[in-house]
Amino acid sequence: MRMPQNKQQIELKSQVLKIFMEYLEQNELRKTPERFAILDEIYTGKGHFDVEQLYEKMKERKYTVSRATVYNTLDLLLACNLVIKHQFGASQAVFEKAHGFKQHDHLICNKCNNILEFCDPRIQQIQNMMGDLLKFNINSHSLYLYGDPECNKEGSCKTCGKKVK
Amino acid sequence: MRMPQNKQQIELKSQVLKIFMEYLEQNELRKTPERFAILDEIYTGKGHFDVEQLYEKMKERKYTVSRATVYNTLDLLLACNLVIKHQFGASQAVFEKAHGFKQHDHLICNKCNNILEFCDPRIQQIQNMMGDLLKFNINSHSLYLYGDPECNKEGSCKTCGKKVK
DNA sequence: GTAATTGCAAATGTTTTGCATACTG
DNA sequence: CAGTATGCAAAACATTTGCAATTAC
Repeated sequence: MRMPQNKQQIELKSQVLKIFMEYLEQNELRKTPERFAILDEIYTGKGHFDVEQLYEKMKERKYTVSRATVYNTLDLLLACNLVIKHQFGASQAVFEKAHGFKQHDHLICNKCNNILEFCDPRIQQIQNMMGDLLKFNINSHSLYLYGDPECNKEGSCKTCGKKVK
Repeated sequence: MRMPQNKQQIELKSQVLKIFMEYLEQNELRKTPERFAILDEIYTGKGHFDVEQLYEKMKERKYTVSRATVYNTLDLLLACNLVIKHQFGASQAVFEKAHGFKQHDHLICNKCNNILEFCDPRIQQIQNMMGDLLKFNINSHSLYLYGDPECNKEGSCKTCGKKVK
């Protein structure tokens, strides 16, 4: 069951498609249906996802792809900045779409691993200053805040609804 | 070949030993020689290390420990805040000692994976503000900057000395 | 003595790789 | 058609787990 697409989503998808096409052409890579199906699936969904979730979603589509192709395509999309890769915990990587959304960082709930997003211009300032100071051209950063949600008196978590000890 | 220990290092080691002892006692855990040997090795070395490096260093000591014990002990040292765990890239975790050193964040060289440290009070401010705003008690953060070293005209990297394309 | 800890090896889970087949350009 | 991309399975890798032997308390 596919969600009906609104104008904005169609517009966004055509933009990212163009970017991906240009990237593939410039690098003399093939325009395979699997690659486009994966890109479309990513920009159809919302929020963060891991490789397994993406693989499962692809199964529900006409193009069932192998895990290897998912990894391969994600590498390409990383290279042309259409997705961002996160390594929140130890285990598997988490991805999110990167085009058409403003830069943001993440707060991860210690209780339920829920991910909240926030923006703060000071991070850019720190990045610029440290680049100057340490003589580096900083081209990316990752900032994760970890914490426990403030709880109401009944002892359940406001954010994730789970009981907190 | 063990480095001669100076006063400060002896002082630091006795502090962390005390903290670890107390932690073990309070949690009714055993004081095994392996655990103390690992703690000592960590606070003898400097900089960042991964599990494999620590495992190899232990081999050179009187206590050759199994990898399982290294992982187990690192978990304990994490729990009592004597080491910090980093997940810079995708693969294996990187650790560093945490007691007696001021809070800092990390800049990772894209060319050679060398790690530089820096401090900036604004990170604490961001942490406090976002905690308030999103109703979370933030208890930790990780900020990693990634970048390429500015290079001299000969094309070698100032920081890591490696040739840069 | 008894339960926790160790070491080893096997298991796990994620990501990568090799190779035969399929398909893009 | 030539060579790249795919799919599958096996390999690689860090980390975790199960279990018998050992050891702290």
